[in-house]
Amino acid sequence: MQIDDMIEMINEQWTDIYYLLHYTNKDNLTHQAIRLLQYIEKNGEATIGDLAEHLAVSHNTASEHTKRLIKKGLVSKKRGSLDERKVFVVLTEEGRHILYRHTRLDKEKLKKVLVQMDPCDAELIRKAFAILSEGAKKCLR
Amino acid sequence: MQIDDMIEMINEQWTDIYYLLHYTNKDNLTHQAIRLLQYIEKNGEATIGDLAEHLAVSHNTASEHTKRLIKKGLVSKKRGSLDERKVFVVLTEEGRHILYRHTRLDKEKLKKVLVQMDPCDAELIRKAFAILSEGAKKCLR
DNA sequence: TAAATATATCTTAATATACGATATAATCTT
DNA sequence: AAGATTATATCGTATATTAAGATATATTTA
Repeated sequence: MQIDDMIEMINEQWTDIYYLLHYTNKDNLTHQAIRLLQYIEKNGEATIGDLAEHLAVSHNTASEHTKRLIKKGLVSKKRGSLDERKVFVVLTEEGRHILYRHTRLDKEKLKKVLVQMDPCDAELIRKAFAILSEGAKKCLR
Repeated sequence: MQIDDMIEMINEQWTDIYYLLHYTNKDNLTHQAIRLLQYIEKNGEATIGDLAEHLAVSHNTASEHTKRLIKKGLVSKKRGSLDERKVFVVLTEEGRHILYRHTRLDKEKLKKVLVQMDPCDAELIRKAFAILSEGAKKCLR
């Protein structure tokens, strides 16, 4: 199989999997909120400047987004100890929970699929995800 | 490994993979537009009523969304032959292309990852995606 | 001490999203 | 054939989201 054909198939399957297995009753969370929360999750914490840069918006906008998420209880902030000008934005547990509902596969759905398959297939999937995410991190991070 | 732990790991890896490998310079496409285009892609075509139901909005809203996407050239419509009241909305090639940029992994990034890994690892990934998407279809469709 | 940095707030404007009211055309029911 | 139902389209209205310039405050650096 040609690599490009394989990539095309993987991509189609990727979207099929998400389409079928994602959470469907989600709290309303805006697109930029999701992006912001996810950046924080993947990086552990973020300054307003980080967020502005990552979202490709002005610092004012990033600050406003953050303010709204703080109000909703999805993030909190702590002032930097080395440089008190800096504010580090971190996820609350509620924020993490809400983020997962917007970005992850539905646990119950995924479980249903995995328990109904041959255990060595499930193991293959486990391994494949580990390899692919590791590969992605090595190559692109 | 406990199934729930495995699911947690898969989910974390799932989001890591997407975070690292998705297209990053995307044309501006609204959240509802993406959802609408994707519904059409996964189903081949859709009526306004289908779209309204899937998006959980009124038919007026679905019709307006569709109108805007038609204007952008991302979808087109054809009147049903059995029932001419019905309009079937289908993706244009441009629509498909734009949708893929918002929902799929970046081909070049994915390729970079796959060619740098052991070929049997790549084969494992190919197989795993096929199995998982097939499993999802069987269980949840 | 002045300049630079980091963030916060306010104001303004554009865009996204939604739905009720209304209208038209097609199909179904009586 | 007429009336009712179905499917969609358009218009008007409203709210939420998004964005950035102007301005302000606090902290750090030169």
